[in-house]
Amino acid sequence: MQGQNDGAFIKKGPWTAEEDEVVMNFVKKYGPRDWSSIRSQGLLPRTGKSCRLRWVNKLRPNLKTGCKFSAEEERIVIDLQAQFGNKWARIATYLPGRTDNDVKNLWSTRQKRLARIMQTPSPPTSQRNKGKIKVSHEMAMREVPTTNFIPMEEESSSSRKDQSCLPSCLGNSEMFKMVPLQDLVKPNWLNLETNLPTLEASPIHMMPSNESLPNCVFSQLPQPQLNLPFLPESQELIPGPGDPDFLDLFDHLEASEIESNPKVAIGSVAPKLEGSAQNGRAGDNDAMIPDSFFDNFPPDMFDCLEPLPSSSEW
DNA sequence: AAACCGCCCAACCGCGCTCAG
DNA sequence: TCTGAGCGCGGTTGGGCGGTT
Repeated sequence: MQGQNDGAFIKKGPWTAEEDEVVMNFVKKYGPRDWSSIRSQGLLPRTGKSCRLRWVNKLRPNLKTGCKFSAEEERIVIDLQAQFGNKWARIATYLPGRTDNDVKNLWSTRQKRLARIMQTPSPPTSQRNKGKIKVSHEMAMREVPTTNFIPMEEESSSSRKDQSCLPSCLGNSEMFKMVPLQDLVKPNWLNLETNLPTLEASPIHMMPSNESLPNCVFSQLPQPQLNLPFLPESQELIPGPGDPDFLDLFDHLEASEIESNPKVAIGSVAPKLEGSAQNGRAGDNDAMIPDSFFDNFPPDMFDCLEPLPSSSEW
């Protein structure tokens, strides 16, 4: 809770309302900077680092504190994580009212969840309807389908503050163009695709072809397209098949995730993966998820989901 | 009712980057 | 050019809470 640093008392642990007040007043007066002077001025016995963290994670205006991540937000996190990697602060900039800590916590929770799902051997159906297995089922259901997001120009984020109360931060899709990853993947890229449920039923609008845009995009709302370029950094972390880091892309992609929605990371790498698929590697995915995997889910599990159009309809 | 378990989240820690002196 | 302070970021931890057994 507390410690010593250069003989000075440094408080640690939970923050009190009084301390929050001090930080708020400090920011009002000096702005969110020069955090270390909070301590040097004797305002609080906490490190500047701690004060900054408190401000960023709890005291900043327009934060969605106490508001759980919506499915859309979760989907955004999943997609952006696939694009950017564990760049939580960066991902958080796409989620109004969310902090990097929020995103990080969401992701780690999700990872644990997926890990547990994968570790848990499929029990007999009679056991699956109760207890922890029910939790696993519920968790599996929470695996949301993903799309590929093309971040808009940072300037557009200035309007995000006003969106913080939307049920989904995607309510205003000016922020993103969403790409159903089946559009990025050749129909036979992953044969599994045809077995999968999808929540994506929106009409697809193809972007004008653009060599610098590897993705087709569509927007959820019928609105003027803002054809902004794919941010270069959104791809810099995506190694190609020949890249030594290429396989790392799949480290975070548990089989269940692929199963519940193979669009997750595939979408980000699909354009570059095509080469390897054509080289006969695509079949490897079949080995990852046996057909019997679906036998272990309750038959009504996906009843609420719309069936995926057949590949001929794409 | 109590114990157990898992989830969520606030907060800390360490590392690396930036920049002023 | 070097150095140290300040800051930002990602990883990790621990406690509270709610649900289940």
